[in-house]
Amino acid sequence: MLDLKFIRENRKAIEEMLEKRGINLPLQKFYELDEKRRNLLKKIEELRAKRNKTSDLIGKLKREGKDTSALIEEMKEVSKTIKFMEEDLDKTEEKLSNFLLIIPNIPHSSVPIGEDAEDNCEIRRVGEKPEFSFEPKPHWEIGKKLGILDFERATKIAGARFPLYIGAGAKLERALINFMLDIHTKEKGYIEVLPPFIANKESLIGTGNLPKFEYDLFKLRGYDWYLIPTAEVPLTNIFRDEILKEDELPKRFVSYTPCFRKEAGSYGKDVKGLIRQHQFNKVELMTFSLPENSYEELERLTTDAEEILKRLGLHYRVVVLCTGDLGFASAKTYDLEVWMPHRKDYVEISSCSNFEDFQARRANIRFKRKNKSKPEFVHTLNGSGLAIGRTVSAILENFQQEDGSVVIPKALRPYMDGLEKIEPLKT
RNA sequence: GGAGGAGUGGCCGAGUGGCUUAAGGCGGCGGUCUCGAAAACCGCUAUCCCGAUUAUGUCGGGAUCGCGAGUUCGAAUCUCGCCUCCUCCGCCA
Repeated sequence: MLDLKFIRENRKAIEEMLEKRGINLPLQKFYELDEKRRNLLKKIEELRAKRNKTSDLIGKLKREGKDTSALIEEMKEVSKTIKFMEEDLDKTEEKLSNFLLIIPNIPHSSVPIGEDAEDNCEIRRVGEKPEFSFEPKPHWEIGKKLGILDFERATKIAGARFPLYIGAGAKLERALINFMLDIHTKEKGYIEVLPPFIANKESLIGTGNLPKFEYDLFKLRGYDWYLIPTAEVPLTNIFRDEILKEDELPKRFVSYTPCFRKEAGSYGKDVKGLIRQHQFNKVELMTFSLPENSYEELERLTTDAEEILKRLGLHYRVVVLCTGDLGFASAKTYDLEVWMPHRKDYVEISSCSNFEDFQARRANIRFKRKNKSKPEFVHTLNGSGLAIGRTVSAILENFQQEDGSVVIPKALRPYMDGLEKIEPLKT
């Protein structure tokens, strides 16, 4: 959410931002609502001031035993008028805040202007593409041959787009979770959090998932509860409606959670394998930062996520999203894209974003500087560190051998009881 | 799921319709005193919105006593609904 005053006073900047993002909003309506609200508020507050004064007077006169019936009659009318106007104000404010909630964040000046993913800019490539003396297979075929992935039976249990890991596959998933959590907590100083996997409406409004993206969320029938689409939701809302102290910042958290997404509108896309699932595991990094340090923090968070790929020996590249591809709440986003040999392309495995004060304003997360009276909004950042299912796919495809086995990356072996290779099932 | 109790400022805690500008205390900040500190004393002490103001503040007004509605000229106080916490019973990993 942007600052109402900022929108009011910087109409041009808002129009330019929407243009860059390729979004059309009836802004004129917004400015009309804003003006209506202020006019109504002014009148109502004048009447309330009058009522407050007169009610005090009535109290005094009554104590003196004087007649107050004329004043009471007058105030009855005033109260009726106030109530009537308040109804109008409530409606206006609701419309205004609904509008405010669908205005996207302003991209940082360093974000390239572009229409879609085609215009994203590559920042760097790390590692080498693996070379194969044979045609590399897709990870779902490898997983099936190894007996560690069973999508058919997952369909029986739940439906399409659900994972079922068995044996070494389940262990690999768990090993990756522990491997990532250990690096981030022991080496990078993040505090581990295990949050609820269900969040309420307020929390999802705080991060920007609601009201605009409800279609991608699983809602619990009969409750105002949603399955979390990412740990970003519970983590960001830890400090909702709180005022932190300056010296508490930055606060860095890491969290393993499953993530639940409807993936509505992606029918026919990535239908096979682990890439796009209704349920997947993720280790998420999250930082609450001082505003002046948040871009430094974004670089840090991104390199902390990259560290995992480096240690696993996976080739990847870092891209900065252009204005047209940038998420609704984000001011700047780096995607980490891992090399997938079967697809012969890079696939997003992490998305690291600085939301500046956009989420903090929605979720009302502030901090107070020493010797300063006014609280300010914190900056929030998060990034996957990493998406586990996609990491499994990348490992299976990048480290597959001609005989159908898959070599476990060295760094991961301590988490796999020393296992060096997953061998295909004997048939 | 059933029965009862509670929710007031950073914290504790008083307040059962107007005399509350939310008492009092603790903590915190500033000051007096001191070589310095402690003690004592004095002052300050939240957040949001609207308006004014050559302005990171000040002034005026409005709102906020868990949240939301209602009664009333007037609500922290009365009524209803919801949320959270505590105690007990039942069920349960």
